[in-house]
Amino acid sequence: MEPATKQFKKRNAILTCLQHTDAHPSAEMVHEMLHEEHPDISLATIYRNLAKFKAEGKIMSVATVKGIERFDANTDPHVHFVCSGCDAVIDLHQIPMPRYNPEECGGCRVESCALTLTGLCADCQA
Amino acid sequence: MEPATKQFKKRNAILTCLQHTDAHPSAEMVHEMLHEEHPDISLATIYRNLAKFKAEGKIMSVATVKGIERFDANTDPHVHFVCSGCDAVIDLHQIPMPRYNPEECGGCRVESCALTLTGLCADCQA
DNA sequence: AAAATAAATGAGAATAATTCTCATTTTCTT
DNA sequence: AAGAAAATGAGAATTATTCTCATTTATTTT
Repeated sequence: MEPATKQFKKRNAILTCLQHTDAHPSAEMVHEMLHEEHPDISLATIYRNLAKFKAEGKIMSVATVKGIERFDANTDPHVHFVCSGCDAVIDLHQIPMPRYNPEECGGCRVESCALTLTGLCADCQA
Repeated sequence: MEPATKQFKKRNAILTCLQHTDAHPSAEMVHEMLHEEHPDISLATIYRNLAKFKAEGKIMSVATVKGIERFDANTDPHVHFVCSGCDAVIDLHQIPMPRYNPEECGGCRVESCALTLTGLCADCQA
C-alpha cells in the first residue's frame, strides 16, 4: 500500500513548490511553475491553499509588487530586495531587526517585522 | 489680482490633504477626507494625482494593506507599524537603516528602504 | 480681453488580481 | 463499500485601479 500521500493532493505540490524556490512567486507564478506536473490545477486552488498556508503560518507574503502579492515559505524574518525593473524579489542575508519597546510603539504589540529594500537589480542596471 | 492658486486645482487639495494627516490614507480615504471641501472631486482624479505625486517623489506609498495601497507625504525613510486588526498605518520613530554593500546585494543598487512592523495596535488588543 | 491651445477633471467603462459559488471529485471515517 | 467531509475546477463575482473621452478649467498667444 502506498503511503498516505500516494496520488495525494495538489495542496502539497503548492507548498513544496514554494519551499523549493527562492523566487518569491505570486499565485500565478506558482500556477505556472506547477503546470508541467499538474496541468489541471486550478488557479482557485492556488489562491485557496496559499491563503490556508498563510493562515497556518507555513508561508508568508513578503511583498506586494505592482499590486501582486508575493509569497515565501521561509517564514523567518529576513530582508528582501525588490527590483523595480523586473519585479524580482531577492533574499538578502538577515540583519538584526530593531526592537521597539512597547512605549516606543504607542502600545502596539509587534508580531512581525519586514525590511524591504528597493532599487534595480544587477541585470536591470545594464 | 489673486495669486496663481486662486480657485486653483483640486490637485493641491490632494497633496495638502496628505501633508496634513498621519493616517497614511488610501486613495479612497483621501477621497472621503476631501469630500466636504470638494464634494465633486472624482476618484479618478485622486488616483491620477496620487500617481503623479508619486512619480515626482512628492509622496510615496508606504504599505499595501489588504491589497490597498497607502500613501504618505513624508518621503523621509521611516518606520511604519501596520495594525492587522484595524488596518491603521502608524508612524514609528526612525531608526538607522542598514547599509548593504553592493557585494552583499548581488550587485543590486538600493534606492530605498522600508521597515514595516505588523501586529495589533493598542486599541485592537482590547 | 478674446481666441486658441494645453492641461485637468468627472463619469463611467475597462482591466486584472483575488475571492466566491457550486457542482464534481477525491479523501477520510466507519 | 458506503457515507461524510474536505478539496478541487470552472467560471462568475468582486473590487482596487486604470483608462477613455467628452467637458471644463487653466495657460498662452495674439
